[in-house]
Amino acid sequence: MGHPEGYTATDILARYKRMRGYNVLHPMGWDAFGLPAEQYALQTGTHPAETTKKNINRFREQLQALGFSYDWQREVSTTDPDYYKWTQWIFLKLFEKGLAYEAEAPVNWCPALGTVLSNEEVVNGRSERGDHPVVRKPMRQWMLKITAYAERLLADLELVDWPESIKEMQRNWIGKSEGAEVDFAIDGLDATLRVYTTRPDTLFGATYMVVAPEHPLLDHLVTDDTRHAVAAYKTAAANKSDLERTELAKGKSGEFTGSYAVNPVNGEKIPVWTSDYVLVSYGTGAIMAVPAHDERDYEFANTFDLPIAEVISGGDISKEAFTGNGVLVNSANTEIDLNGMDVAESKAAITAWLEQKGLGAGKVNYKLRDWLFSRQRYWGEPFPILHVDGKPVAVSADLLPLVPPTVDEYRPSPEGDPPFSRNAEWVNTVDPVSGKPAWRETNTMPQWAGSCWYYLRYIDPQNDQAPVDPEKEKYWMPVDLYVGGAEHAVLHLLYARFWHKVLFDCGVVSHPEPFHRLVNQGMILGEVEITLFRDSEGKPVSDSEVRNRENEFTSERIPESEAVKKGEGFVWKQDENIRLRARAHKMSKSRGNVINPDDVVMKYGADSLRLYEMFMGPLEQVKPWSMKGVEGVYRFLNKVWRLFELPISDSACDADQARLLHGLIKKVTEDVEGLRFNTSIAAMMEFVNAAGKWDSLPREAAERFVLVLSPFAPHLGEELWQRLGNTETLAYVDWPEFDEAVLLMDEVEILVQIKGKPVARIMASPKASPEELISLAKAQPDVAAAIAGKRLVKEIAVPGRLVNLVAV
RNA sequence: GCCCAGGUGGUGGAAUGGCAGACACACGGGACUUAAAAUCCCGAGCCGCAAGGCGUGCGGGUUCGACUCCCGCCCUGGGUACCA
Repeated sequence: MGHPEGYTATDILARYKRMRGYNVLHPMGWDAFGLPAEQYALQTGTHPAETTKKNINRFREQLQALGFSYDWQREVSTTDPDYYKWTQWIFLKLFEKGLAYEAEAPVNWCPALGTVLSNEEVVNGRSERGDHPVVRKPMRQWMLKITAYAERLLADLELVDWPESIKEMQRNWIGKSEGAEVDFAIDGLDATLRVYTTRPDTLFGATYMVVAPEHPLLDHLVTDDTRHAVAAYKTAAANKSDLERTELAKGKSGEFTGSYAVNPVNGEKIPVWTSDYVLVSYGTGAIMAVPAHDERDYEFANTFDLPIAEVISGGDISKEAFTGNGVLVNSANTEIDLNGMDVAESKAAITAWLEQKGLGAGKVNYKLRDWLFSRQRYWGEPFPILHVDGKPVAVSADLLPLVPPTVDEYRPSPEGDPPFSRNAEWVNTVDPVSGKPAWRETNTMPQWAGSCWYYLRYIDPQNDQAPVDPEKEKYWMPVDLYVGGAEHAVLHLLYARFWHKVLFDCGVVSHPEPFHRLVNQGMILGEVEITLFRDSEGKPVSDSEVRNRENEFTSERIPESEAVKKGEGFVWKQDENIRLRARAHKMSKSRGNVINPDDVVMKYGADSLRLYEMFMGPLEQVKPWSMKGVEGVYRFLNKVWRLFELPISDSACDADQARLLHGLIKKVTEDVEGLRFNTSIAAMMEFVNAAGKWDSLPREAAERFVLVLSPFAPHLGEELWQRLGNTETLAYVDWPEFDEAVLLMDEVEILVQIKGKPVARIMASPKASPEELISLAKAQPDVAAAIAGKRLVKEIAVPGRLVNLVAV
């Protein structure tokens, strides 16, 4: 169980909104397909459904112990056949619309483990678990055509109230770029090489071409002289992992194909190379290289001694590629002259010319790739697909759900086929429509599938006629507030938006975007650790010496008492020349800094955990855990309890008490609306500190305080509510109102500054006009003395706040 | 490299452009106690005996007034990575 920070935040808001009379849909569900249960099944032979059920029960208990007010009647699990029936139904919609297709795609196959691994499970070409070699093996996969929705996924970000950072990450992921495709003829071959470029303006500066090692034309480009070397290069590139092709590749590699392309603007013959710095999956898989104005091409040209031709002035191409804006040079033929134009002008001019000549056209590209949507695993949704005569055919929707077959083992077959293939009786069947022999799809859907639409099912979890009733959907959607971790910023949120848009096009949902407001809770780190480093001889060394070479040193965690603050950081008490490292780290089992919420609940109670998680700081921020901080809020709750040991009086609040009470209600109301839970807790603490000094507690103050506290600490809230003589839960009692009039003071302190420096304080009505304040201020003896004999250049007064006299 | 977020006491953090450090933790002092725990009271940004000075990563700017707005940098964290 992770930290219940987001759950607590939404629970507080849900409880608050309920008290304000809203219908609140606050559900919980389980995204329970996937690895943990499958791993356990592999090891023990236990059916994953059994493990899943157990895990869900344990998790539900943990959540219930924290007092979250979920509507458990709406609980869903992605692994429940009544749920995944509709996941499969949505897949059929995608299939019908041509958005789901089969393709050969390379996957990470680990022969030793007999399974396919995700990219995250592969480290340096070896399996994270067991350190076995991993190879890239093409396999038949299901793909979803998310690229067809790229433009809408980009444009509709304007419709939602999300943090700008998340929107920006999605924009980058979609990666729209505008440029042109240009056709180059190949000298001596009846073939053209099409390239994509965002810089058609630099066409006159193209001095060579590069095709990706996987480019289909490559085999036609090689000559007898180059065939051998190019084949070797292709093999080497194919065996490189993604990581090796990018991060680890310091320099450029490549091979000359033996062919030449003809630059359509000047008829120049330029060599065609192949290199893995060009990706087959982006654009056309081929580029025109303009080393003078592209950093990658520049590096490649220098490595292989290829010519560099300047076509934009403004840089020094003998030193580096110039990628900025400038004036075009050396860019004219008999029909078109770009010289003298800037980059933007020349782009438009050359693109128009290419289009007119039929040599190319403007083109928009996206980095976004189609979504690899199948896994070779057991514990996932079966695809409702039959293969008949070599073609995929949809299983009729009224035969859903299609449940996973029983198998003797939960691992792939010895041939490497997915686990479902172990049950031949299930796989081999007959197409009920044509009566022809058919075999069932044996891949399963990835874990994303079920989590792409769960928010819709919460609205109508029992419906067996549709994923969601249209009327109910209209009433509840879109989701008003989604609190989640930033780790979902791109993939989950993009996939869910994609499915939602498909459902929108099918008329299943009424709004183009699923989640109106999104807030990312910040991660909670472990406690701050202070680390002392020592070199190989055991001599202590400063943190700054260690930077980026951690593995050459040993580190030890030392207690806070051995550290002293000096300058920016901490130094070691025993030798103040040794700088220490003070940092909080991500909670992880291997680091041993995991704080288990269960333990905190056991020791301090659920309300303390809830309150502390909210008191730590702003919801969105990354925050380090502190057990001392938990004790602090625990003390506060005890103080609240003791406050209610005061006699409860039936007399009304006096003016000061009322002002305090209404101030609290105002502060908490506004802060909860703005999700500023930390400052609302601080306000409650101030109230309790002040009220603790009273002789008795007026009933109206006692009751309203409990109501305001209750969304944060529901257990204590209900208990105190009962002790005040109430017999019903406070969950649906009206949230207390505040009265601005009560907050008004007859007189407030006004600061008087002279040239911005505080000089005196005067008392005045908060409504006093600037003129009144200024004359009052000038009459104050200290002020009068300070400005005596000086000329007042400017007089500023802010009612209720301050007076600033600028005297020279 | 690029994109995003952030840098305020010993610590977590608070401050519609208007007295920086609310609230809490840790710390020091005191009360209660045989003692401890719990609780309560008091103190405290830094330098300085004091007067006073200096303080929101650094350098500029706008303003009567800047943690807050603008420009340029530095550092930390997260994401991404040869996308032509």
